[in-house]
Amino acid sequence: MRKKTIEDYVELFYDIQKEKKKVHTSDIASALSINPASVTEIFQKLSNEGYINYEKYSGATLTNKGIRVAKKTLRKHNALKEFLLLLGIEGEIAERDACEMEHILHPQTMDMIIKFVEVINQCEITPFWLQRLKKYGKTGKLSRCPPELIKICLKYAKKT
Amino acid sequence: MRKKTIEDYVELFYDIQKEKKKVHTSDIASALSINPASVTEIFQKLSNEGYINYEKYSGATLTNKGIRVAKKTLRKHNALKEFLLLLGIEGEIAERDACEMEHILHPQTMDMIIKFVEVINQCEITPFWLQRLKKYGKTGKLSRCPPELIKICLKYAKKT
DNA sequence: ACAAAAATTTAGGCACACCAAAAAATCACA
DNA sequence: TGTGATTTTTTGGTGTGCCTAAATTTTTGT
Repeated sequence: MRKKTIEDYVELFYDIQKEKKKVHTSDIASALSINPASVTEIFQKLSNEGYINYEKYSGATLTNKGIRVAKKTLRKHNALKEFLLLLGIEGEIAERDACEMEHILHPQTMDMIIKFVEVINQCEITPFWLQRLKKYGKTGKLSRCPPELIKICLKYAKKT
Repeated sequence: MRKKTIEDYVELFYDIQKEKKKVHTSDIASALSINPASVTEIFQKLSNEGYINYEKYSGATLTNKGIRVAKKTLRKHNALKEFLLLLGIEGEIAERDACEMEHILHPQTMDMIIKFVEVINQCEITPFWLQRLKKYGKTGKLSRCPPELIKICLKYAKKT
């Protein structure tokens, strides 16, 4: 398993804090299936770096800095998941891959993927290439692009 | 920096082997800017796990298993880079992110991205959404989808 | 062919992320 | 309210990936 990043922890904190005022080591330990002793160390690190307020034995809460990072990460996560779902990836897998991708992508790439989702969603219909992709994914057969569509695209391409 | 995977090393091996019969610790050390002593340890591990043939002081070559993994990784890498370039990501960044993504994506996601690139490339013109995405990326302004295009997409959607 | 230079490996050490077991603090209920 | 159960932290230990310095092997130039 990949090493967990600060973003991972802070995101999880944010999620747990929605239901509970304070986050306890046991919450994280059970969520990640790791030893509570390890979580204590993580709490100490997150606290040192200013992401959480932590006092021994009494649980922890996100600082403003922590909340900021959590929200930013969540935005990335959601955009990536939406993107993957758009491509026709299964829910569980989209969730998993979004989680992996959110930590590694360059901001410019991230930005472009967000814009990509916006462009596709702003359209009231499923773009034709997406229809073709879905069919290709299911059947393994890749249909041709209809000439009338090509004509229109060419027309708009010239305009630009 | 992220921990290097076996795929990373094997891919690099493959690249170096194109020009040199044998790969030496110094090749990897300079390529990755790490200490030659560390590379010796990596060679031992790769050898133990059957990815390279290695004899002390005389360099190493990929085994068939190693070559298989390298080729598979390279295929993923190229597809991902092509995908990112398609979205309008800059070359250097596309290269970097492809390198990161190739190790983490679920096979189903990888497969869908390869198909995505195929669908877009098979078309002799730039799909309209991609034209819009490029413009959106540059100007920050998101144009609307022209009605005549919507009509055609709807028509083909019904056919399916 | 041999000594100096270069490349490679070994040895020993550090930092880190995890663990299990023991100690300490907190909680829960009789 | 006190004591046993539970949670949390401390302590000490492991494996890994990297490092530097020293030892060893190979290469190179005369």
